[in-house]
Amino acid sequence: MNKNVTALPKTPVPKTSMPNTSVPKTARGAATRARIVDAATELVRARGAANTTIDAVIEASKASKSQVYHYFADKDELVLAVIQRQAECVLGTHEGLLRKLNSLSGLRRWRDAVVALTHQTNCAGGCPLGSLAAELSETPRTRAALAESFARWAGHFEAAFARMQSRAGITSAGDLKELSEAMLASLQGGLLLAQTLRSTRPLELALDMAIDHVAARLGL
Amino acid sequence: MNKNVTALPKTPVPKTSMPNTSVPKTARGAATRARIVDAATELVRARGAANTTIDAVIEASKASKSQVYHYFADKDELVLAVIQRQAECVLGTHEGLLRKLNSLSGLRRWRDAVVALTHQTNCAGGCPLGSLAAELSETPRTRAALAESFARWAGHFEAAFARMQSRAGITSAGDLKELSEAMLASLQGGLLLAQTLRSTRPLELALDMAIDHVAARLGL
DNA sequence: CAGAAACTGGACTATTTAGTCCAATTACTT
DNA sequence: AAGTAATTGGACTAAATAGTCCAGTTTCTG
Repeated sequence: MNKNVTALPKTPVPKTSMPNTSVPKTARGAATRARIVDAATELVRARGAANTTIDAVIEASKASKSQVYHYFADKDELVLAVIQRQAECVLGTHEGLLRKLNSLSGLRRWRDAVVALTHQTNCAGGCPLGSLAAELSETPRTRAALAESFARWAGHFEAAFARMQSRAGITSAGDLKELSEAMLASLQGGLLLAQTLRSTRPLELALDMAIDHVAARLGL
Repeated sequence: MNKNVTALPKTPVPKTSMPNTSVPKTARGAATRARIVDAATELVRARGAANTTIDAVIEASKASKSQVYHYFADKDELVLAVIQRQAECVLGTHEGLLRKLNSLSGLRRWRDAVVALTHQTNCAGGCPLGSLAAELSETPRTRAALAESFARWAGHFEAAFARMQSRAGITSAGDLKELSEAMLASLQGGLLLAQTLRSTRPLELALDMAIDHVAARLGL
């Protein structure tokens, strides 16, 4: 996609200066753009980015081709918007679950919620962000967006661990950032295995292991 | 792919009875088939299954279209062969590393080897099997093949843990199968984060956590 | 209200892609 | 060596796909 090999471009302006992409300037335009991104996000979640065609997005969003290319320079830009949309959604959910968390039992309730959510979908789909990461981590721009999302996700864990720590009156145990990365890795690995093995067990085992690890490092 | 909607098929024989796929019957044919699978495996590893075209496989393997369709009914069958080939490769490597492992320090050396291997490739690509799992776990046949591969991988861990246990003279501690699934989840999650964040740190943290967990459960 | 700007519909193009087909070649069997 | 089976080359097709283009419509702004 986007293979423009034409010689002698009129003006070799850097990509950032004059994108042929429009930011919506009216409420109607914003709604159209949102409809497109929402439809694309759902399709990408179900079939992956490479297997999602612009035509399918058009059909699902009831938009027209010119609308898609009015708001997005090319498919890559749409995919980037999908990543951001999906990150918003996943991080929103987890931030909601983690926001008030300040104890080991709260962490265990979070674990139960994640397992229940996974069970509800028969372990299908895995983590929407994790799947995107596996597919799009070799492309610089998408990789960067996903890396930032994972970092923010880890930040939510870190904040929760800090609350657990201060509530228990502990000054400083292990490195909280390291703990949060290990937790996120367990979650991602557990979800991937759950998806492939169609069982929540690996997810449960991975999360329980990570929780034990957090408890030990935090001295709880 | 493979959307045959023609009415009135000559004989509605079940797929398993008369595949239009040939098993190579000569050494030359076997070599051709192997060349095709090898080339396809490399391309799929680098770009994913959906982004690998038959034409690219043909070019890389120096085969012709009729050769590909002589040995594989369609692209899906080729992808299935790629999964098996990749599983062979990954499991072969890890079985080699795990075969004689019978101590905690051996497990730590395995960890160091995995981290070093990941570092060597700048964390690019992630786990070849994990990436395939993320992409192909929603398709029954490919999911089954990947699930079986993961199960065998976990089996190698389990066997190593059993050797560690018996060598230390411990009768029975935790469920070794559970330990091996947690270890595999840590490995997969760690590799995914390493790939996206372009750092071996999450991998190191996830594996160290899992090793501590194994040591604790095995009473070592 | 009038002109400008934003937005929309959808036909059209150029490529790419999976898959078919058959004639030609090479290997195996007796 | 002849005949049969396996293998190979590559042209061809039909469908899918990303992206272009422009004329028409709606919304905004002075």
